Amino acid sequence: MLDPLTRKLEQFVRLSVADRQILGRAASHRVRKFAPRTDIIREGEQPRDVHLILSGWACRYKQLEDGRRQVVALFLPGDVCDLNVFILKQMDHSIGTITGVTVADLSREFLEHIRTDFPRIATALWWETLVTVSIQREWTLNLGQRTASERIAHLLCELFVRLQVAGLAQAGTCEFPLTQADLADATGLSKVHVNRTLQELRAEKLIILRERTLSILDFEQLANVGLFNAQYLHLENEGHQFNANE
Amino acid sequence: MLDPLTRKLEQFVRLSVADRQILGRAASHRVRKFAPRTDIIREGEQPRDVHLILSGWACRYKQLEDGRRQVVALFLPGDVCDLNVFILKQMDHSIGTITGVTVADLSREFLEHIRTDFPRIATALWWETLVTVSIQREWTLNLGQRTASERIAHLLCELFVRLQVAGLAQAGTCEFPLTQADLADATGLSKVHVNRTLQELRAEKLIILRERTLSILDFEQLANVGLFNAQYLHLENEGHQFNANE
DNA sequence: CGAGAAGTTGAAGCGTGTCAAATGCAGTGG
DNA sequence: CCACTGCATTTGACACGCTTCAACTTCTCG
Repeated sequence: MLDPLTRKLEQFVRLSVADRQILGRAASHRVRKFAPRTDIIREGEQPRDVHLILSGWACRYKQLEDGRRQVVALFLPGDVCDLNVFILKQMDHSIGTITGVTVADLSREFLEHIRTDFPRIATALWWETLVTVSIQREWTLNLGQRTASERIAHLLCELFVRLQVAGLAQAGTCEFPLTQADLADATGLSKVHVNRTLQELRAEKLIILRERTLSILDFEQLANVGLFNAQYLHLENEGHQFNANE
Repeated sequence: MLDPLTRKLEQFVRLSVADRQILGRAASHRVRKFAPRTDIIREGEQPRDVHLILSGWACRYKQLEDGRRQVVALFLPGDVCDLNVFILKQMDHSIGTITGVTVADLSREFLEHIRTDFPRIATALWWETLVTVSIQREWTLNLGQRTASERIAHLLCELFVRLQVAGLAQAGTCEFPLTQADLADATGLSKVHVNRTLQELRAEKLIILRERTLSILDFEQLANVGLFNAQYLHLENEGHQFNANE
């Protein structure tokens, strides 16, 4: 049973046995647990470690003074939070949990060790941050141009694909702990309108969503509705020239 | 007269004479010119070099199949386009010019040279990509939560500050080559509504914008309208621990 | 001087937000 | 086991910010 980070990085490049071992060690060394709906780190604080999500869902969010809140990214198991840690003085956003979350803290020294002795992993981590940025751009497009139903359909498609890659979806079904309020904060819509839009998608027999479980009944059709094209997730083994030969 | 990249990086860390020299050389080595409203690279193409904007304005944009277009980032002189170049196989967006633009192409080898022999510059470039990502997050917030006048006020504040840092603004005034259509694509609004919103800002005596020139009459007030807080631009010499001692 | 691009204006419609209340659901303690 | 509590979801009515369409004006530049 692969840990989700290893699984994800292998979308980019084939790792060696030694690579997998060190990743496994990273994921079991300094582990912390967070309750649902708590902050891992807050805007303005100084970041210390890089956070690797081992289990649970979390999000990056920003808030305006008057309370309006935007979720700017969602973190799933296998996602890495902040490779920026060692350069920036202040967090310009917060990271909070959605569910209970277990996190592995990766120290600066550990990452330095990776960089010098495990260049294949270093490259793969670099890829993962580039994908994160690409997702951020796609979200910008999502908020700027798509209608409500397109936005939600798109987000559901993205999350489903990412969960598949992490090994957390089977046969069109996955856990889905986001509330409608979370979806509203992530899509820039009101709670009420998210509710109505979900009802539309259900009425069109595209999804079933209840009891924190999402089933996608017709992925292709949902992707059409959301104008979803997975290319921006860069999952096609784009790093194969760095493959380990094992 | 400093080139805009050096000027920008010095917001983060004090560079040495040798640092400045090599940056100056990078900015004069392989230089290309692009006409206004042309593409530097298109979605789907394979990226080759890193692009450093020497003069002019450009943008990153994404398009949906039906033609809807979102500008997801604006590039000003001193901005670096794609440090991702060497890892990703395909561009997931396009880069196009707004004005005429001169670009310096930085080769993979040159950047490798920087990384090994000029670690201070390498760190500063790393910082600049982190700021770029931070801006992307702020744009996500902008599109998701702010109203039309807030969005436009915020964008104007951001661009003005970035131009100041690049040495391209004096006394509350700067060149501003964006058309209202460009502003619409960047803010996710319609052209017509951008027009009316600009009229509001003018009526409130916050800006003058005509003949491709922007004057900000009351920056503080404009920042209030746009809920603008420059912290996300990370301009406070956050890398001073890496300063050259000269 | 002419032509196309950019900016401006008005009127009408619609997608989404807001407000308020009701319903459903899960966990807690008596 | 049930009443109680609080959160998540659902529903309806209404308001409004923004879009759309279409025409007109003003700039820009060859």
